[in-house]
Amino acid sequence: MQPAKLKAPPAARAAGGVPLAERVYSELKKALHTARFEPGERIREEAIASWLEVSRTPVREALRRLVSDNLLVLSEHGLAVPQLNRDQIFELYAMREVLEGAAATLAAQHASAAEVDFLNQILREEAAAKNDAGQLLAINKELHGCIYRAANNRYLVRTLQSLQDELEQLRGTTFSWPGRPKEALKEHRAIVEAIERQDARAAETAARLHVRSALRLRLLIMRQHAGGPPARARKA
Amino acid sequence: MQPAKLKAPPAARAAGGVPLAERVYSELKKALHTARFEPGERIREEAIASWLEVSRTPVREALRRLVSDNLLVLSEHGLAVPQLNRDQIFELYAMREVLEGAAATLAAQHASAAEVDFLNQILREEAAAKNDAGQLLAINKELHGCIYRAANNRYLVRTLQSLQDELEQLRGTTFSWPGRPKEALKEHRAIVEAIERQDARAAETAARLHVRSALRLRLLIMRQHAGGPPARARKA
DNA sequence: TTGCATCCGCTTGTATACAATAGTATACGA
DNA sequence: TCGTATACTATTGTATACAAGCGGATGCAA
Repeated sequence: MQPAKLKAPPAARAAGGVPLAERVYSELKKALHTARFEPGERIREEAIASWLEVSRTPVREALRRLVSDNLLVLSEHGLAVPQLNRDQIFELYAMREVLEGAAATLAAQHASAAEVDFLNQILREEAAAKNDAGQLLAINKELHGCIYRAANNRYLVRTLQSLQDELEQLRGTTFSWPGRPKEALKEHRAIVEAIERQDARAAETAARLHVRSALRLRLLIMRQHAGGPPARARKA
Repeated sequence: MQPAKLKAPPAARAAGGVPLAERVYSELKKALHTARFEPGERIREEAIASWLEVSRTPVREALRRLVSDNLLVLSEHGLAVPQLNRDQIFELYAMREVLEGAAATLAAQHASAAEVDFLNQILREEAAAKNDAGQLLAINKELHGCIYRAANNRYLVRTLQSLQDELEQLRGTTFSWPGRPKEALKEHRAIVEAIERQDARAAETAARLHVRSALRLRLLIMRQHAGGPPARARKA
């Protein structure tokens, strides 16, 4: 390629301004995390295309992107909705533990006063939400997102967001478990407090514990759902 | 969508068995990390298509994937080759420090005797390679890949690999810097030794130090290349 | 000469047509 | 009845045709 650094050609958009492929991507992501598809279900381009009333082209694009995100998998025959096995869930949470810990550490080092204020504001909202699982879910997302951003590392944010997306495919929210909202609030407070004190070590520990307790509950819920035997021991 | 869990439809492949989009993706990735494109250069679909003698369709697919990987960016007008600024490089290395540390920790906990043997084998090869930058680069990749895999966490592997890919876009290899190969070997040995002793804490520390010294050298090289002023201080 | 309006072309977004492949069903023979 | 071969079908991969938008160029007027 010659270094053809031409001025700046435009980019065509669909009528609404946003490309169809983008819309398809969002729709599919939403459908995926509201469990509109069965785990293991095969995904056919044409089916999606006729569902959303677009051609296969933008659908293909969206599907490929979802594969990149690991929200779809390339199985032996075509695309499919992934079903996370126990090992994957352990690995996912292990990764989250590492990254949430790192985010908390960095946030403790970098967070501005305004960011700390905002975190405390979110905590108050969380306390007010009591046991409304839907609201708590949104608040939780907001809180964690805020910590990620305070860490000032776009790669960290990106990766955590993507882990979150993958985790969201698991059925059932932990917030509807009796006692969990109260426990989570306590853990959140510990993290924010450590960030406020700029105590990086404490922030990391608190964040890691928070992820661990989420995993513990997740496994409990899974055992209930499946009615199977208790989780087998970790390799470590 | 109905749970249409049909048997198993096929998947059409290009003549060679591998889809063109895949080939285009590899070619572009290779071109990108051999600096065939200028940082900031705009990428036009048609240009790539005629270069590789395929239609725009597989090219589009490859380009979108590269955007997902952050190896291309969606600039104001169309796609472009990203130019990492100093902040991004700090963030990239900060992230690597976290993840290499985690990988070393987990490897110290999980690595089998065979894996440790293999790591030592690679170290011997590295020692034998002396100052051959190309060979050292390959061996280095092998060593780190082996540690990642020993950590037994596919998400960790995936993320580290992707960071590596982004880092590879930076011009110049640190191994051609006088004294670096010897230093790197020493650092590698410290990591592997700690993994062998199953000393997770020491492994993490050694891995973090290794990344930090790579960053230090990277900044030095950048300063030389650009002839600019010394790196400005970090926010932290 | 300079400012503005209009037109043209480049590039991307989307739809569709066509090719290729692998599973599946059907038919035929033993 | 069972096995095998052949034709069919479903689905994805690829190419191409068409639409639309923005930048820059061109031309005209002041």
